[in-house]
Amino acid sequence: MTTLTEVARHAGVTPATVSNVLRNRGKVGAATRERVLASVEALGYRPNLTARALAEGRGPTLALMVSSIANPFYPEFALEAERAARKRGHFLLVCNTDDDSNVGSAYLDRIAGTLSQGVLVMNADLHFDDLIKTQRRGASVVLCMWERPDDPPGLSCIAVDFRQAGRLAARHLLELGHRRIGAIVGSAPNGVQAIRYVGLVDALAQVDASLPAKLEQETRFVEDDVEGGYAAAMDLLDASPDLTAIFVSNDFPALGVLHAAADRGLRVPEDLSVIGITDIHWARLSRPALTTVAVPTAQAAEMAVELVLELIHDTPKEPTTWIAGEPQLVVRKSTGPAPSRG
Amino acid sequence: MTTLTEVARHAGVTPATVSNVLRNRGKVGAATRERVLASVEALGYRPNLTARALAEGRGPTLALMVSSIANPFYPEFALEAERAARKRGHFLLVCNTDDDSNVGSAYLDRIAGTLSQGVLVMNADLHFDDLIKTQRRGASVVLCMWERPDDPPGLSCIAVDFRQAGRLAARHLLELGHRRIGAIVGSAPNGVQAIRYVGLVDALAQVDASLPAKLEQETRFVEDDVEGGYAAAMDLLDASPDLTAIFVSNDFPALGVLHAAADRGLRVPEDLSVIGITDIHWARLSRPALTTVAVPTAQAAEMAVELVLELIHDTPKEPTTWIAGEPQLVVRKSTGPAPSRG
DNA sequence: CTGAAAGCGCTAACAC
DNA sequence: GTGTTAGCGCTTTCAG
Repeated sequence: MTTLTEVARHAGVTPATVSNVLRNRGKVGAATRERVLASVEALGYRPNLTARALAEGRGPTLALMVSSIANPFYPEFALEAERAARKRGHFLLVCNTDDDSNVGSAYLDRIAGTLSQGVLVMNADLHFDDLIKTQRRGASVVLCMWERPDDPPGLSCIAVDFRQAGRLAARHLLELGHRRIGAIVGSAPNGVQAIRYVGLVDALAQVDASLPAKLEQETRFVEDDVEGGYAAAMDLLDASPDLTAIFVSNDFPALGVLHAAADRGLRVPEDLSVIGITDIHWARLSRPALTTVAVPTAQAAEMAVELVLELIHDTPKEPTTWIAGEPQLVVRKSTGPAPSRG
Repeated sequence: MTTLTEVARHAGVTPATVSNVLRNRGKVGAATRERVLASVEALGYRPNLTARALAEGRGPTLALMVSSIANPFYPEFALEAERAARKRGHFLLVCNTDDDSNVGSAYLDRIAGTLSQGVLVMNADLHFDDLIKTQRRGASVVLCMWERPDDPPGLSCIAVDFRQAGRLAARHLLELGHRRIGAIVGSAPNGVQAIRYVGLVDALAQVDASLPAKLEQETRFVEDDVEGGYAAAMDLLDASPDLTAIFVSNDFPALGVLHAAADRGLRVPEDLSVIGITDIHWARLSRPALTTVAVPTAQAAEMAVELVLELIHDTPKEPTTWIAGEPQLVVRKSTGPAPSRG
């Protein structure tokens, strides 16, 4: 491996000058500059990023903490995050916590502050304490998809207004004439996705103050996956066969609801409308294609990278919250007018 | 940040001793050992991985090159690769090439040999030359899913017998009585997935020597995604409405075929059987659930990590090929007996 | 068994 | 403008 020093020797200058040429730092004479560049070329020199990181006190990698990169929403985010990082000369380390906070903890313990100066947090199964501790070690951390812009956490974050997403989904259903609406939420009643449900309640109350109370019987809090949505829909449809629409707080369980409807012989959207939130790639590929509320994933990823880099540059005393763009309704084929009941 | 030296001072020993304790190197007296550990604990010391990497001459990160981590097969592989790496004290850098060989090239140029001593290659849009060059720079590279165990490339790789996968898929169709079989291949005729098609031809020829010739008219080479499969199926079904089964070289396009069948009013599997290869997570979630030939993804990922680590340890003159386990038929709901035509 | 010393490859003051 | 000099934090001979 060729080193900076070798290039310097080859060009007849000192390492410092080569470094200056490469970083466009300091002022270097055009002549020496050319000479150095020629040597770099001739020797096929490439800077050693590890050495540079050590000297600069911070490396070029960002850590992305997810519960499992195979969880289908994360790759879409990771792709954008990696691109954003790359555009800024950084690299992305993918850290699966395997839904185990100990693994997450250990990860932070090992890499934060040395290998990665910046940590992007996507999943919830990390203890807040660990993140705070991580910050004290000198790393910057940003929560990538905080669901409540109005209620910032104690950490820097990119916030997306999921309450509004819930409202948009609900209004769409309401405008189609649905009043018998069930809800499936992909988290615990006090979990992350609960705020989307609050959005639903908002919209319902606006139309008819009595609706939210009824809704409670027709809500299920479940695992945030296809199977969870399937089971909840079956259950809901058993309990309330007259539902004409199901609001689902996330696209995966919504896909499960589509399956449940099919297995029950219910036509979507003629007999039952289904709406999700997020607009994952697969939403457009389901049968029928899923109507959903798109969330600005790519933008959030880019903002997260930008914010964490800024925080690394200089860490403010107070956590920073950046708010990503508004959710957008995406009408596809899984929602339609409420059937008129004989 | 606490450093090794600080720990040493605190414990009243030299940095070397602390290092020895931490790495379980050399022999350290039980007493000093205790003292050092106590100091590590007291100061909350964590080794600086960057410094260690520089001193050791190789870092703890492995690079995973993919065209796009959002391409749904990769995350499943990446998850396993990350786990395997983590188990061995390493970290995984995800590098998207964005289907652009220049991006891939630049990636290798920047990180290989310094940030990452090991490179796992999943995608094909990297020039072989670049990989060879990468090796000369001191990095180890392994191709993660080479499709032809019998025909090793010029690089170390994990091979999976995709020809056999093709055979298994074909035999399943044949055993169900299908003779009018169409094929959809998710790559160019001379592309990566072509060998799966060869497996199909093998099996067909074994049953009836005249079958392969007919098959040629009923084969489409397309983009390796849902849309590609959809369009090809539509085309195929137009050209040969009497097909009773479609062999698809990959699960994504197979999912598209399912959609095409639905849009044509064809019942699967009553009217048309569909089989894929790979067994991605979504295969079990389609309607009907996709019959497919499972490929040992997790095993290949683990082997790839192990091999690359071994190659880093000491690089043999000749490339190494490790062969992963056999593909396995997974029968679900998209295949059934060939309909008897009136 | 423990200490001293050199060095990994690069950057960043500060001189010249 | 360019060279000199110290490190960054750790590992690793080699002495003692």
